[in-house]
Amino acid sequence: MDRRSGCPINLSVEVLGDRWSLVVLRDIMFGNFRTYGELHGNSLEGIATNILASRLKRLMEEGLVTAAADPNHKQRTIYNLTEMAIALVPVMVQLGAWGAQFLPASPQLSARAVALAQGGPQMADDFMAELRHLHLGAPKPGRSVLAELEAAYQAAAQNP
Amino acid sequence: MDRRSGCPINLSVEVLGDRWSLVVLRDIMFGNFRTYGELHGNSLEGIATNILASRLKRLMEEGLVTAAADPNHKQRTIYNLTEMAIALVPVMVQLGAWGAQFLPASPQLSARAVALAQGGPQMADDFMAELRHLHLGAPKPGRSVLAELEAAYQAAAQNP
DNA sequence: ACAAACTGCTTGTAAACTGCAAGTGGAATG
DNA sequence: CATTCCACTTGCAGTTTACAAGCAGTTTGT
Repeated sequence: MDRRSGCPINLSVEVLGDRWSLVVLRDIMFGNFRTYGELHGNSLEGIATNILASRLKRLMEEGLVTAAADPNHKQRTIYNLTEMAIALVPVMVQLGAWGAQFLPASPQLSARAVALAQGGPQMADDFMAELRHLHLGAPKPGRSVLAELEAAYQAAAQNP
Repeated sequence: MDRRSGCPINLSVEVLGDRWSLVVLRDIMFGNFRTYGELHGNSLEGIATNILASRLKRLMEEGLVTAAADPNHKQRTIYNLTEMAIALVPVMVQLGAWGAQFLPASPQLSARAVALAQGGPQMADDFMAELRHLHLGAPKPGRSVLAELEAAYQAAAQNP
């Protein structure tokens, strides 16, 4: 695990800079997909099974994701985000806002990104608190940003 | 140029998600390296010549960079950032802050990232205005964030 | 005028990564 | 007790990356 340089941006690129890592994290974060099957079955981009497996393994090695056993289903593994991954929320917000503004993003799929960008730092903080509840067992916060984002997406899907 | 999906985060990953694109943009942005030779000669990570050439070509195709002739040197090409690339400053700020916090970044090289994160949105805006001056011919702003970042780096290099 | 160095690449080759289809072995379901 | 579910693994072809070397036009030094 020797790195090319100690520059923070380079290190971030070394961890996240490939065609799938951020997409998988996005699905866990915003889609709340927590198992291999959910991630594969709901993948908008059609991730291949071997890529998903290798990416989950690498994300665990890098400390972004942990695996937990499902008490109701011995075969199923539940993937949880770590604090390190939850701290990527601001990166996701900026990346989503940039893509929505400069790339040919679909209006419906942009609704979440736009809502999150307009919500400002407060909304990002509240979302991180919600993720800490869902993934790290922290107390349930009053606000559900996930529900708000889903509502924004549904509203955009209604009005074309 | 058919995309995997219309999700803004996915589109951003398709454009920026590889091992070098963001690193090259970082060097143009924060190092103010403007030619092939400067980018190759000052590369902290030792980018290979063919990779640099192919990345610059791709960044031009994606609309992040434009090439201009150097009036003093017929052979030399000066690369300029577009507004689309300058709009990546907030992404860079968040990515740098994340890397500095969670990855084994060198304190000296983190100084710029930390200073930029602490400067908040105002500092990012001022930096974008400076980049518009350097790359797009906009009027020169009063504040030089580039100089402030260099000072922060020098200060960190002095006090180990 | 002419050689040396500079500038921005291209080419060759090997290794690594990606994408697709198929298969595997155990667990739950009916 | 056969079928489906689940989380992968394997094989293989194609693409991308890494490293080293080379190359043609430009500028610099004497």
